Amino acid sequence: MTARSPAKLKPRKMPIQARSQATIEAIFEATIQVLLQGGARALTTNRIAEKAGVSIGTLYQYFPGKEALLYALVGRHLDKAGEAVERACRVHGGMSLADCADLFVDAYIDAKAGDVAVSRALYHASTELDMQDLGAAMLARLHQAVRGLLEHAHGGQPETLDTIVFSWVAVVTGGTRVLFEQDGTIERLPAFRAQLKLMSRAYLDILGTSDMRTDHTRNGECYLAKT
Amino acid sequence: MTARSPAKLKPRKMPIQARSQATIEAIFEATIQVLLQGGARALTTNRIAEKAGVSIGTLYQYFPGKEALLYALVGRHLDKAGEAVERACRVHGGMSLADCADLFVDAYIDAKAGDVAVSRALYHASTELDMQDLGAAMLARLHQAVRGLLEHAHGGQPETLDTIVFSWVAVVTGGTRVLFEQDGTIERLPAFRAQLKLMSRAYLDILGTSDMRTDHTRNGECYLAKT
Amino acid sequence: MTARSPAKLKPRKMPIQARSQATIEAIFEATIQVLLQGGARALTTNRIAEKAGVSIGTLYQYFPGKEALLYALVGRHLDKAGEAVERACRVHGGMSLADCADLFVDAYIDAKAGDVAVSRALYHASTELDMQDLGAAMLARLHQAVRGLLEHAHGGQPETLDTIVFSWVAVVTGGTRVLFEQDGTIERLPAFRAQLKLMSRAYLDILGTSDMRTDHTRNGECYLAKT
Amino acid sequence: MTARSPAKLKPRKMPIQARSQATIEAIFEATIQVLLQGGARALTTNRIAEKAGVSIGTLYQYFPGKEALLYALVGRHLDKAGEAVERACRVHGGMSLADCADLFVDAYIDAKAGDVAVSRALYHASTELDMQDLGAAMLARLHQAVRGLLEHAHGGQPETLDTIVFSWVAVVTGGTRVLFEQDGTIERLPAFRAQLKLMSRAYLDILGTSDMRTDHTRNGECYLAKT
DNA sequence: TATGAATGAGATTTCATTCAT
DNA sequence: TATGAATGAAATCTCATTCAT
Repeated sequence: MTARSPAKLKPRKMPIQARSQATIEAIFEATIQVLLQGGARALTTNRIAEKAGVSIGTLYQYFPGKEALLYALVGRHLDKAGEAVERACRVHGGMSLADCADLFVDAYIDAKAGDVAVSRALYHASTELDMQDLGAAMLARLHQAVRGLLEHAHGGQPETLDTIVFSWVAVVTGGTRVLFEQDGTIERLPAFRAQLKLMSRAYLDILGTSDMRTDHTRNGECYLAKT
Repeated sequence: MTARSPAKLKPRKMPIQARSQATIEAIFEATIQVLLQGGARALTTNRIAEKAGVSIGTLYQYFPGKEALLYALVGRHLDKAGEAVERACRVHGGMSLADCADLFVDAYIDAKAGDVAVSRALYHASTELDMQDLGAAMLARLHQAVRGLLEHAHGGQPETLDTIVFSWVAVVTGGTRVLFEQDGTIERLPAFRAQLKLMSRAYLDILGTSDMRTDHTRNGECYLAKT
Repeated sequence: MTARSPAKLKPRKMPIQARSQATIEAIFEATIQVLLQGGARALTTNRIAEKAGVSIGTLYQYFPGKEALLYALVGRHLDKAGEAVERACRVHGGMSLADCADLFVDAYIDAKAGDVAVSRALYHASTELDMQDLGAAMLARLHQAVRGLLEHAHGGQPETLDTIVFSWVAVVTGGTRVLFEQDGTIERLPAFRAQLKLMSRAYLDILGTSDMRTDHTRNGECYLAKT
Repeated sequence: MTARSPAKLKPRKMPIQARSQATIEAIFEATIQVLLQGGARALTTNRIAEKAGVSIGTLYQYFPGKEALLYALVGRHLDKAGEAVERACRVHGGMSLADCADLFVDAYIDAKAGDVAVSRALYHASTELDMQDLGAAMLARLHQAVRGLLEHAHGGQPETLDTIVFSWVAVVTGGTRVLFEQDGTIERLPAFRAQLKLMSRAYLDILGTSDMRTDHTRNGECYLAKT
């Protein structure tokens, strides 16, 4: 996690004894449980401590407040997802754009889908707080990873490439989020995943076949000749 | 507002008199102001009433509670956006798929971009409450509008079409949301808009050229031959 | 009260209805009662509210916190005492120094002795908080009053006079405080008052008979010829 | 330490080993540091232990509680000051009253002024707790010392002498305290010291020249003929 | 209808102290 | 003896909501 945490959000103490590690783990787990069962409204430090089987005081030994706890938890989850995507993106031999498309879409959705329920719960919790920076860090991370992925597959200008990567990442992450956030749409995930790949391939393809060296937009207006 | 509101969330009275209308308007406006200035944390009913220049008692004359107030406000905003998109989508003569793509992307982003700050503020506020149904209603509405848009432009199976529409809508709304939610990414909106159109056209195009009568996915697995 | 209060110490709301005044009065009264019965340790906002017969929420409508409440209460008491002393000191016709001595000592002790118990309670409570400025304001006020009292009775240099006034005020207020703070010494007050007058007269006298135009100290060392 | 300590306030064990002594010393020192840095509000046992470089458990090995720790620390400081004054007062050959006055004032202020900051810090800390008895003990001690000082210098009735001594001690200690407690008045200490001597001499002198065998007050009313 | 004083459940957080290791 | 993780009672403070005027 590269984002710098304001003082209020930094964990309080580095556990020395092994017991501490278990306690922190229990608190994290309990937080997720509470979130899953009662939603963001039910997420109180007392409930977390109770569910974790520790006293409220113990919770505050490790985190200066609820926000810090959530910050750490969300950060950890995002880190995991970010790492997974990065790992996947590093294995880029001579891949076609279509393969790149599939690779990123699969890597991202798999990272999120690992535990759909937890992802959903954390999505909701994180908007409660000011976790802009975590989201921004994640976005930046994905951007780098995807940039590395595409750099080898085409030869566009850096600036253009950035716009493409940014847009693609936004679309993949944002689109996936819609599915996770709505009740009852998660069953559409397989179909959505396929369509997302299709869309990504089509997008990258069209960028690749046309001259990538030229920007397809002028003043933010698209002028690519319609097929 | 198409979403059914639970009893607790319905406005308390149908204001007919102009004075009432003005009061409600003031309350809505104040809510947005408070949200913009202090964020979701500062959004208290007392503060809203104060900023609106009415007493807390008056506020409760018009809304049974805080949630109802927010529900109504967010609903109104979504309604406006939904209507705008619907209106745009109704004007579909013999449009090409590419034109459809541009049409929807522009309609949606324009609807949101009308007041970026307010949209952002309400995004945040809405996650505080349980407004799943508002989001779902919006999604359904957009789905219908986009479905109507595409039905004329191609002749696929209804089921396949639904998947396409769902995915496209998710990607456009979700992707746009990423821009709105992050600090400092809104300046990328013009470029993003162009890329989103490009992507949408490419997506719809590839679906149109291949046989839309067959589903490109089987068991959620994409099998479209890679170009 | 001339001292500027930091934001955290300012009362929260100016009561509009008459009911409010009564509530505030009740809270002040309850604060004193709790202080008298349980000491500074027992002084909690909940206890105060309970004793005042109002809810804890009501207390916080008027004061942003315990400190602010105490600040206001102590300020009010000091104000009363300060005013009493000022009033007394204004009546200075052609008084002798001895009369001046008696006047100030009596005025100050009378102001404090009005309600010994309350004074003691507030002395203790005020050290809990950071009320330096209230004490400083009181001291400054007394200084002015006493300065006015003595200016007419002698003709020393302003600077010398300030030192004298400062020392005398310190001795009278500090000495009195010792009596009030200790358990079981309050019965000595009459005798102490007499001695304090004696001492004050002797002090002012000796300053008056010697040349007030010269400073009796040099480098902080006293060089007044011993009688 | 002459004051009797309630069971709860007695140090837990008599440390004989040098290591223990060092630990206790470190705890005392840390307490003062914390007090100086963060004030009474920041004075927590955990912080003290941390600053002292020992574990919280160790702190509780040596003191049964926070109060006991402070009690011991304040007691030690008062003891030092008391001893210093006593020592000074014992050296009374055939001293004049004026010399006595100077002696006590200097002895007391010097004892306090040794470390102004520490004195101030402990002043504040001591009001947090119930340390009436320490203050009373100190007062009694000073009373004895000053009584011994004055007994040789005049031949008044014991009862009258007690009143004089009590008043003088109150005035010297209380007056000095005013300077120490207020921010920014400590620079006036040299001038104040001189004035306090002046006042003390004048006071003792006037008592000495008039018939000390008679009480100058009757029913608490002063009737000493004004010079 | 409008007002705003009052409510109080409940959330956050602290910190003196204990006790298993 | 030393350690430090754990405790939990208790304090502070908020804010949605009610209701007498």
